Amino acid sequence: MTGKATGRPGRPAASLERDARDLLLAAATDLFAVHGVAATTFAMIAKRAGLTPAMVHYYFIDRGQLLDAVVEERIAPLIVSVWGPVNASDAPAEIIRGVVERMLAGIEQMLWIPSTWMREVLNEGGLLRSRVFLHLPFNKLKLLGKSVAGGQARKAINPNLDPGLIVFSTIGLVMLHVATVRFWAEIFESKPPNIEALRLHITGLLLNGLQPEASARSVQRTRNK
Amino acid sequence: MTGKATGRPGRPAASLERDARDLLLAAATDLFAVHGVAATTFAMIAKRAGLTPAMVHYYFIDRGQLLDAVVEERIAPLIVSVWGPVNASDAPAEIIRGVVERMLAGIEQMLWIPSTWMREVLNEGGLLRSRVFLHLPFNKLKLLGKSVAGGQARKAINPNLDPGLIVFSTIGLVMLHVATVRFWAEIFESKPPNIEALRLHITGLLLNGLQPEASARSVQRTRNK
Amino acid sequence: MTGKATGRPGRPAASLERDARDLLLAAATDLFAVHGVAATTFAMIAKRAGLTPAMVHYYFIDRGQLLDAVVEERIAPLIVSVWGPVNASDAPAEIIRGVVERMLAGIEQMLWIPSTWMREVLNEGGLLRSRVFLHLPFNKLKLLGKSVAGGQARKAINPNLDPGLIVFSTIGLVMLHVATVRFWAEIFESKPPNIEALRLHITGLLLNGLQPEASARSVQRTRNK
Amino acid sequence: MTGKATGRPGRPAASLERDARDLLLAAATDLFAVHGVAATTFAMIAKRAGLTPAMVHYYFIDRGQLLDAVVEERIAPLIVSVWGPVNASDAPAEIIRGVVERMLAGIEQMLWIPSTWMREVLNEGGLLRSRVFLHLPFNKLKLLGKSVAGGQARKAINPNLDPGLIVFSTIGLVMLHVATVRFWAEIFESKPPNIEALRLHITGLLLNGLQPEASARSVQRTRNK
DNA sequence: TATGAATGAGTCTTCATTCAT
DNA sequence: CATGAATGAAGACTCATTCAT
Repeated sequence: MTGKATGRPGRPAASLERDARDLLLAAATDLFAVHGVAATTFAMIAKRAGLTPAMVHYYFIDRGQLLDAVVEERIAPLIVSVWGPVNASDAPAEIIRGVVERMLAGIEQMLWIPSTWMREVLNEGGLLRSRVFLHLPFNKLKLLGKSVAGGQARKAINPNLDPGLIVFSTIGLVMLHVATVRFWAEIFESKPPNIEALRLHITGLLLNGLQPEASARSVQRTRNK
Repeated sequence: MTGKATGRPGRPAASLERDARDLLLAAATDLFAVHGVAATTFAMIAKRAGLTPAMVHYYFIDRGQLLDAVVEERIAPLIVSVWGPVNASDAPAEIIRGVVERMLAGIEQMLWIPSTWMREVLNEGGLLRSRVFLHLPFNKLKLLGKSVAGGQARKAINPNLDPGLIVFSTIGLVMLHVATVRFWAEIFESKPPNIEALRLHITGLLLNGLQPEASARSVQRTRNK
Repeated sequence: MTGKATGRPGRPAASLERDARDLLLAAATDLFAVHGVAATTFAMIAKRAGLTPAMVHYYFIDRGQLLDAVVEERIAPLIVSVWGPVNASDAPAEIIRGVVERMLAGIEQMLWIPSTWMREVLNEGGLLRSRVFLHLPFNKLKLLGKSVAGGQARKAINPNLDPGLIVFSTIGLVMLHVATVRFWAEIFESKPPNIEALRLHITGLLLNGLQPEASARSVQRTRNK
Repeated sequence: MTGKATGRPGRPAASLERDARDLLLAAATDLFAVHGVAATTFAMIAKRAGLTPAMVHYYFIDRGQLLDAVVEERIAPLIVSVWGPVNASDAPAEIIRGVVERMLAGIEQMLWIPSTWMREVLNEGGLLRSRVFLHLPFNKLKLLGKSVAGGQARKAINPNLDPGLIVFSTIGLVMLHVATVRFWAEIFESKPPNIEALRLHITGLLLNGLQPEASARSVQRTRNK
């Protein structure tokens, strides 16, 4: 009832403690997004959190366990929230719409995720790759592939698409666009699109590409938030 | 005649020297792709090239100038080759098809590029970002945006798309998929799609999304290589 | 009446407290024997005792006072028990036999002592040296020297021996052999000699060296324990 | 002919280099003797050698390899010089006299050895133990044991002695007495015995113990140096 | 009585960089 | 042209110690 929340075993959830630990975790993830994991030092994390480098060690022991905490306490829950609602009977377009929408909703709270995902998960040698791998819901990911393949068999879906790659295209486009909105603004010298605009663009692209027809109907859907 | 004259002043372009320099540059880019720029030390580069760390210094003076060389001698030429052929009068689909095709052709020779692009160019704090920025052909990039906007105005193109974002979607999808083919194989436990399959998938997605019709025609095009 | 009154002022000798304190002291001495004083951290001591590092502080304040406690409560009593019974009128052989026997009896209860003695008392820079020095019964030690010198004057004792060094030879041989019995077993791949065998060997060596005669009689003596 | 001596593989024996490396090695061994291996920091070694801590790393990479160098370049050669001349046909007394004499001769040049031997070789948990173990000439060590056992069978040697322990007694007494001569001086407030006096004492003790007879003859032998 | 939080000083180690050769 | 030697600055991590509770 007191809301023990995260439940790190072995440590009481005293409120003072949570503050410092969460502060450090937030500082770490923010810095990971900007500089990458390898280039983020304990000193940088501590400084940003207004604490000492030794505190980072105190709460996370070493870099490996800090990364474990980031993945388990921040990234894994997002993955669950995004892929949990996907069902075997869902149509491909439905899955894609849902995944994109939930990813954007989750990422909106953790803007450091897209950079980090691209840098440390997708890349070979990414320092979170193997850790995130353990939390990937392979069955759900394959569900999307199977769903697309089924559509292709019924001639209802673009046969040029590779069903397996669709998962990467979907997740990747979201991460990519969120990570680069500010870059976008630099290039086009205007203010970046908001989350809703991104959602329309990404979903529009995945469902219809450049094609003008039907697409409007299939994507324009009121968000029932 | 094209004059690859990067012009390091004061250094003769003796063939022996080029060998060592190229060796080092290749070692550096390979390592950047795996570990990222920040985590790649001079010692690692030297070791991979079979030379000494001091040699890296000898040829590139410092890390900044090494990165300059990577961008100017490797990345910038690719950008030119990809965007050079794009004309103001080209249709959006044509631009996209061409860009994707030329990117894949170029990247095939430099497989280290996608990782590095995602890590060090797209991300805030990416160590090549500002350097690559200087070589981006903004006019050409905007051409695609304008072309898409024009199509939308004629109701010939999906109105949900953001014309500015299309550039990022296009480049990004190529980089993303090339960078993650091996990851793909891990997840789906099969051998990764080849370049041509990637081209079909990416172009198919950008031009038609999931839509089955017309797409086949518009994408299936014999590569006149 | 024996008054083990080490007298830590201000602290009641409650039984619960003693338990924790003794536990910590035992953990410390065991670790000192294996790793040496310098390499034994408070954390190691606490862990071995099943307590927290802060407890070590609580009971001993700092490393110096921990070492004081080890010497005063563990080593000094042993010294007293070993050298107390030595009298000015005793013959050299008698002194040696008694010292060896009592040392072995005492050490048998505190197997950590020989290692620690060799490491931290005999060596320059040993962290217990100056503390133990304060508890050495110099008069008694010199008694043995004088006794030997007397024997030499009467041509009753090997003139090559240095009367002063005999003390070191005696104590040292005991510490040395107890400390290395396990090493012995490693080298000769058999089970190590027991305490009684050590006693015979050490006493035999000190009293007769390799010489076969008389030695048997002089050493073989029933232990009247 | 130029005397390449130590022959560290992979490094040329330039004279400047030897100086720094040897300086560091000497500083390290001296400090090991006083503070023990665990308590000797790179900073201490560097300071004593008048160099920087990074230089220690430069020449020895890490602590482990520094210890390897100490054992292989300093301790192992001593072991060879001490035990090399021992033959299967030698009488026990002859072996002991030779070993003691050669040990003292070798140690005289490297006064840091006895402390370090007692601390880091004989003690369980000693940081050189396993490294030195690899260089122990087990056959030669056993030769002494066998030789003593043979003498005992012929009733020519004190039956109370354990043939295996004799090796430890011999090596140990030398190390012990050299390591503690200064302690001796503190206690007896006189100047410590010289090497020759130590030789006489140790050999005398091992061969005859306290016994006055025959011993004189057997030990008094002119050193044919 | 007991302990978790917190930290400054210090450890080993790495690295980019300089320099003499 | 090439490199081994050398180093200052910084990295992760450890630890004894303090303190509030």
